[in-house]
Amino acid sequence: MIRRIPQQPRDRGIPDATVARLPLYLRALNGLAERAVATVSSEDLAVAAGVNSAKLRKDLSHLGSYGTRGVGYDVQYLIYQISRELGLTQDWAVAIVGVGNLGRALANYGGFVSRGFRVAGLLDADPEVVGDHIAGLVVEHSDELESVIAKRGVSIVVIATPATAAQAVCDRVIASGVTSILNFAPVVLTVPAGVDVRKVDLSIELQILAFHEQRKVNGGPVMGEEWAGEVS
Amino acid sequence: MIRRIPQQPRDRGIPDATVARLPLYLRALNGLAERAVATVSSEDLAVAAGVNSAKLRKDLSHLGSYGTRGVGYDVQYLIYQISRELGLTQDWAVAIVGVGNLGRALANYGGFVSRGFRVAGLLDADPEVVGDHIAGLVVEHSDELESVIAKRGVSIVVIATPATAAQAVCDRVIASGVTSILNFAPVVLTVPAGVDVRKVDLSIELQILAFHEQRKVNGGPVMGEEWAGEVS
DNA sequence: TCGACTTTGTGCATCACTTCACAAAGGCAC
DNA sequence: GTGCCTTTGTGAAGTGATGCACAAAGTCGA
Ligand SMILES: NC(=O)c1ccc[n+]([C@@H]2O[C@H](COP(=O)([O-])OP(=O)(O)OC[C@H]3O[C@@H](n4cnc5c(N)ncnc54)[C@H](O)[C@@H]3O)[C@@H](O)[C@H]2O)c1
Ligand SMILES: NC(=O)c1ccc[n+]([C@@H]2O[C@H](COP(=O)([O-])OP(=O)(O)OC[C@H]3O[C@@H](n4cnc5c(N)ncnc54)[C@H](O)[C@@H]3O)[C@@H](O)[C@H]2O)c1
Repeated sequence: MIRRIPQQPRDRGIPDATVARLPLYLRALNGLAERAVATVSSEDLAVAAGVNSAKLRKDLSHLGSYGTRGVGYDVQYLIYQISRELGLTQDWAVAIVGVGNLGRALANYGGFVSRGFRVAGLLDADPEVVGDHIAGLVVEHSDELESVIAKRGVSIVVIATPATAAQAVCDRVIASGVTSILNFAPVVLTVPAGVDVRKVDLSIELQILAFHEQRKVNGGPVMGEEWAGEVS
Repeated sequence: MIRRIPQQPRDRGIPDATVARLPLYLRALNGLAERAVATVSSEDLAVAAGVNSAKLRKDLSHLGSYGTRGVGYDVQYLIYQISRELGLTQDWAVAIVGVGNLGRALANYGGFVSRGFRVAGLLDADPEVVGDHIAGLVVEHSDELESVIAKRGVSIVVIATPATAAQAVCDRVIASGVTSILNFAPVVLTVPAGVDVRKVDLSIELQILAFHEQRKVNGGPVMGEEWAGEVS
């Protein structure tokens, strides 16, 4: 008989692909709740979220059996369950490092707060920027990074500095105990195991669009052009 | 003596997952090129791009056979091939609709131009905003959307309006013949077949981070009620 | 109470992507 | 040339996600 060593609390193993869609369902459900809809079928919710209904049902089945056959899902109850699963029933303190064009836009973004994310700190290296009042906060100097993270219980950090500064900021943030990072700088961050980094890269999205656009227009990459560079 | 000329990729079916990584490789290659590196092995390039080397080789093999066994890949040549495949050897006119916090940040973003994307129009519905000078452009009224798209050959549109306006803008844009849209509004856009929509949603990224963060802290959602930790 | 009807939850086949592992290709030293 | 060494390109196996199709579960009207 093989005895399995009881590891961590047995991961309920929600697939990453499912986790990535839960916020989408949540958004659709909130839309329904605003319109005072009490229950919704997987078919309708799937349409609202832009996915296949079988996929939606399988996704939800990973959380538990929260539907009623013949009826559908209770909107409020499902909102609660998904929120709980995503950890949105608690408050997350977020710090934004790099208060330039993008950092300011993020700081002013209302979609943050509405989901349990509280901007608890804005940090920048530029003395010109430090002291600015943005969205009710005062920009602090990035020298204070460690103390801001520690004092305000920051657990998620958004990096919006130039690419050149991103890895250094990342290292300091991790040294301060943060293990969740959202990176907007166009650079691959190197982090130790156990740290989650998600990246948002506008440039990559545009390039993917360009790839498909090119194929629509002329069926593929520009043909017939010879390589003009040196190949040795 | 027959000289083997690298073929044009005849396989029209480059996997989406591969396409999504090509910009990553391109960025890594540009970094190498700046440091005057002439050739690079799949192993080194994979590290720079943050992927597995076998995956990188398979990805590149979809474009053609551009490496040299025993040596690696010529950096400049590979930059050219990937650029061509992504359609970056041509110039793409981009319009940004919705010049608020985010739209301004995008308009000022240098990473646009450096990859063959030219901001050809800024549009907003707010008369207060129309006429502003941003990044060398004048904000035009969104009534001009159709004519701006037609006159300036816009083929990619970035939507940065509030969620409530996004679908309406989307519809008009598509009616004008645009088939590539990058959407920042937190809403599922409904589009006809043949139109590509990519979305960037900060809120979703944060929620995914929160999910994982929650599991690190206490092993799962708060109030772990159904603890059916069945051990076989 | 019962039967018709609706909708969930899921087994299963399939598809897409990843990773391994290695033969073949090519450079290079002599 | 010849043989050694490095690295590519790719079959094949592995892993995970997707979507179909349907039995089971539950509602609701009569
Ligand atoms: N603006 C966009 O639309 C956009 C889009 C995609 C990606 N990005 C990326 O996001 C990042 C920020 O873009 P941006 O347009 O806001 O640039 P920006 O130059 O306007 O702002 C960068 C800010 O970071 C600060 N900074 C520099 N080094 C720092 C450090 N070590 N610690 C703390 N702060 C530091 C600077 O003082 C500046 O205020 C860049 O990496 C950019 O490539 C921007
Ligand atoms: N700011 C962020 O960091 C951020 C992050 C993620 C997502 N978003 C989303 O991006 C969008 C824009 O965010 P923002 O912070 O810039 O909002 P914002 O309110 O600052 O800007 C929106 C702009 O769109 C304009 N607009 C409204 N209706 C329009 C129409 N029909 N046609 C053209 N323009 C119109 C408004 O006049 C305004 O200038 C929102 O949907 C928001 O949810 C923003």
